[in-house]
Amino acid sequence: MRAKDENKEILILESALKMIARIGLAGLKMSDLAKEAHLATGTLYIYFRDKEELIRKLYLYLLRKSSANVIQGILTNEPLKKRVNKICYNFLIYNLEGPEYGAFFEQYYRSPFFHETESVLAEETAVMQPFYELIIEGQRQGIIKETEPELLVTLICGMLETMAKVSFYSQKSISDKEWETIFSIIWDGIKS
Amino acid sequence: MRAKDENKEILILESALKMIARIGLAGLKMSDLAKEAHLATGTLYIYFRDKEELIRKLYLYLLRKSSANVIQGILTNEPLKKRVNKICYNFLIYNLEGPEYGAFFEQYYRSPFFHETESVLAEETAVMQPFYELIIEGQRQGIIKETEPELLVTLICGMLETMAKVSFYSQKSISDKEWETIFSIIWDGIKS
DNA sequence: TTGTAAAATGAATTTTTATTCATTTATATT
DNA sequence: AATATAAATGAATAAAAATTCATTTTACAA
Repeated sequence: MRAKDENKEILILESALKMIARIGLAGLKMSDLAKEAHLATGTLYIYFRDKEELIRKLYLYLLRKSSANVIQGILTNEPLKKRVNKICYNFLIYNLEGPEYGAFFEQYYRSPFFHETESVLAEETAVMQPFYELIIEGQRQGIIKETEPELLVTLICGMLETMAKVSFYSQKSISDKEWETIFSIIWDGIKS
Repeated sequence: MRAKDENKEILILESALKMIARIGLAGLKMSDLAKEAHLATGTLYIYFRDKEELIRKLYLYLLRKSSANVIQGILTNEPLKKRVNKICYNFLIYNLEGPEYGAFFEQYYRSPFFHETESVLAEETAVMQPFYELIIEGQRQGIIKETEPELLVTLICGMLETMAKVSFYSQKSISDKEWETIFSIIWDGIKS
C-alpha cells in the first residue's frame, strides 16, 4: 500500500502560485507546472481532477492561509491604535512575503475559473471580519472618522497591497522606521 | 479601393479590454473576441498580426489614454492642495470609468505577452511623472511629509485604484461629499 | 523477503484554440 | 456603371495545451 501525500498536494499548489505570479493565469500550462513541481504531467491528475479543480483549490488554500495570518497576535486588551497597527502590519507582511497572493486573487476573480455560485463567499468576507470590527470599535470610542467602515478598510488594504507590491518589485524591504511612516499616514488618515 | 479603418482597430481593442475585465487574459479567445466586436475571426488578423500584437497594442493604447487623462485641467497657478486634489480626482475618475484599465495592467504585467525588453518603460513612467512633480513641489514648500515621493504616490494610487474597484463592483458611485472624505484621508495622510 | 495496491511516469490521444486562405463583399476611382 | 483593390468572411487547418492510460516504480503489510 501507498498513501496519497498531503504535502505533495501543497507542493503543487505552491508551485502553481509561484508560476501564476510570474507568467499569469493566462500563461499557466499543466506541463510547465509539472516541471516546476518536479513531477510528471500525469501526476497532477492524481491530486486534482483537472486544471479547474486545481485552481479552485488554490483559491481556498490561500483564503484560509491569509485569514489565519491577519488576526495573529492581536490582543484584545491592548489600546485600539496598537491593534490597528498590528492588524495592518500583519496584512502587509502577509502580502509582502507573497505579493503572489494579491496577484493570484486579482486574476482569479476575473477568470473562467471563478463562478460566484461558489459557497466560498462567506469564507471570503470572514477573512476581513476582524478588520471591520476593529474599525467599528474605534468609531464607537470616537477615535476613528465616522465614515463607512467598508470605505476605511478598503482604503487601508488598497494602500498596503500596493506598498507590498512595490516593495517586492523594487527588491527593497520595509524597515521599522518606514513602517512607522506608513502607519502614521494610515492613522492620520483615519483618525477623527 | 478601400481603406483600413482606424476606428475598427479601436473597436477591437475596446472589445478586448471589456472581455479581459470580465473573463481575464486567461479566458480571452480570438473567436469570442470576434463575436464581441461583431466581426469574423479572420478580420482580427487584418488589423493585428496575431494575438500577441493585439494585446501589446492594447497596452500602449491604454497607457496613452491614461496619461492624457490624469493631467487634464491642472492649472499651475492654483494652490498645491487644490492641484493634488485635482490630479487624484482625475486618477480616480479615470479608474472609475474603467476599472478594466487597472485590471488589464495587473494581468498584462504578469503574462506571457509582457517582456521588459520593450521600450515602453519610458512611456510608462511618463504617465505618473506629473504626480511625482506635484509631490516634490509640496515637499519644497514644506507642506508635504518628507518621505520618498515614490512612496507617497504609490500609497495614494493604491488607495484610489482600490476605491475605484470597490465603487465599481458595489455599483455605488462616489458623491462629491464622499470625495471630500476620501481626499481628506489622503491629504491628512500626506501633509506634514 | 515477497506480494500488492496505490502512486508516478510520459508518450499518445483528445480537446481546445489560434491562424490561414480561397471566396465573397464593399467602396473608391475611372 | 464598370473595374479594381482591399476588407470581410468563416470553414478548414495547424498549433498548442489538456487529459488519458498502459506501464513502471514505490512503500507498506504480511
